[in-house]
Amino acid sequence: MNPVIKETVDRCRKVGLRRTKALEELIATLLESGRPMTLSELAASKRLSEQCDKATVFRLLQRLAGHGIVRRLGLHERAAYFALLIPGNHSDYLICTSCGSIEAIQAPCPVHHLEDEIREKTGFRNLYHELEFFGVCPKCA
Amino acid sequence: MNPVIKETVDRCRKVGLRRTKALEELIATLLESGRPMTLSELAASKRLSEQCDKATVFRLLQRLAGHGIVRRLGLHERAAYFALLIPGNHSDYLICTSCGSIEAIQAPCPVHHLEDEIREKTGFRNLYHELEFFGVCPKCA
DNA sequence: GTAATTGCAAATACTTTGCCACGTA
DNA sequence: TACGTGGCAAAGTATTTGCAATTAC
Repeated sequence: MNPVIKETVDRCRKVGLRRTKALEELIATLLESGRPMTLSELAASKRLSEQCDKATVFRLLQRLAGHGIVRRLGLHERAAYFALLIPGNHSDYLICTSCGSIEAIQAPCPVHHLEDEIREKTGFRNLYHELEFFGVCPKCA
Repeated sequence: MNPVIKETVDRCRKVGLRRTKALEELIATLLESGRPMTLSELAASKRLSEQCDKATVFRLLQRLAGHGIVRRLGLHERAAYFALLIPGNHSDYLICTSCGSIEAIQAPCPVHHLEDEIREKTGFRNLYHELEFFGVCPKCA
């Protein structure tokens, strides 16, 4: 099994979640997709549709988000997106406003410095950021 | 009347929209608030609640977004947010995850360079970005 | 006069919860 | 055994649309 899946499940165990089949499949699905997914996408995915109800996926995502293991993103669609948070890993996204494709950007994120500045100047705690680029991809143009 | 309102209404006229009372009030409301607002907030605002139906506000926002005069933002809430786009003006936002306050950041945005790079490397058209910082504000901490 | 715009109400879409059965620790 | 989890179905909230009446141009 993918070691990142194992690590992530272990993190779940540490915060008190139980190791269930649905939990493992959810994490594996999010990790394999490599991009944020909606609740509906997740619930309809091969691994999860045979495994459990949409409400279960919803509650799992909710718990995981509460423990900082996934993050909920608003990517302009009506539905919320969820992405796995992997320690030491930060992704920004490039989204096509025409076909809706979502791609993670690996380029070094230029925002950290401003983030530190904001932390100092405003006194905000637990600061993090979300950065998305929107445009029309070559295929759609 | 605020000259920015006038300019914005003029832009609307240029793209073929009719000058209605609701249009002016919507633009004035968004401008005065200085921050993105949800459809519900807008429809319930003083100027608009007496002026028109929520569906009208919705359709106005939709048209304005289609013409690049407002932008729809996903700020983690269940409801979508809408912000006025003023040429030559770009805002990023600082959002408290506890009380939900939203504040525009005026600091020079460090992302433009990366944006240019992405434009060149990927061939995306009409590229723009959205940057938000989330954290817990001093009041809530 | 004509086409865009509006109000009202109804239909959708996505999310969230209640309740009881079930499985993990 | 005990309490977190899961399924199913119902409720909640936000968005979107149909259609006839109205209004800007």
